[in-house]
Amino acid sequence: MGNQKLYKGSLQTIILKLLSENDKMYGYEITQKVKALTKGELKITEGALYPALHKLEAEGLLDVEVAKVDNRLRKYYKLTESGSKETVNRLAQLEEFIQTMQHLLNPKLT
Amino acid sequence: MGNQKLYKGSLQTIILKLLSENDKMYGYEITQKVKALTKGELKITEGALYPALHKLEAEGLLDVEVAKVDNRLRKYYKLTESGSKETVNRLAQLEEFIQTMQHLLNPKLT
DNA sequence: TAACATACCTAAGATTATTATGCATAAGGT
DNA sequence: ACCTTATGCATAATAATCTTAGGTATGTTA
Repeated sequence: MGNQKLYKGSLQTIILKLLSENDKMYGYEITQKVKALTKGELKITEGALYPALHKLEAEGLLDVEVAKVDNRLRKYYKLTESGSKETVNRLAQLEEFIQTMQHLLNPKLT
Repeated sequence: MGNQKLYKGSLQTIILKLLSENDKMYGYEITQKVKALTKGELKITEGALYPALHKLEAEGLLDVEVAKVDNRLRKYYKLTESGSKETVNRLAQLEEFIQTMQHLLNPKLT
């Protein structure tokens, strides 16, 4: 923790990446998945997540499908075709960014 | 290059890192150094840089020293003692963040 | 003399997150 | 019965951080 602010800008990419691996997911599931995958390092807040999902949907990168499970509402999101393409771009950019940062932190390597 | 928005939140750490290696630097020099080190990948805008420097100074992490070179003003910044300590923390957080992101992107490795 | 490089700065706007709420159902403990 | 925790959605006010677009000024180069 303490590095929470560093991931500013990468939330959308994280969402897209997860959806590229899981076909469909709902919001709450995404928060839990990220927490599990990062062993609690990264906690996505709902105030960030839901607006992000809505934005991705508005941009046509995600489709929504509402379901009712155990009498509780769930909104399943999945990648659209253009969402899949964009995911490739975003992931490439993120990898490139990480490379760039490592280059800055450790100029010797690389 | 498209990933410009990803580095949101890491500018201060980049500045601190550079100053930990160069004793003292001035603003313009920092922008050029980052551009060179990242081969043009990362371009720090002045609108982001100067406020960041002022903030780090206000937090007591940097000291300023004004100089005149070729009849032009230069403000040299250097790490204070607490700045050096904080640099260690920030760098550790950034490395941890990068690790976390790579873990998300590539769960197999690690 | 015009353009570009050097060198500083700030203000308006955009983006993206945190924090604090709110609503609602289910499950588990006391 | 009651309270807390978990599940599941959402938004609004605030904060942090950046981009864009300006401004000032000197030195160098075509």
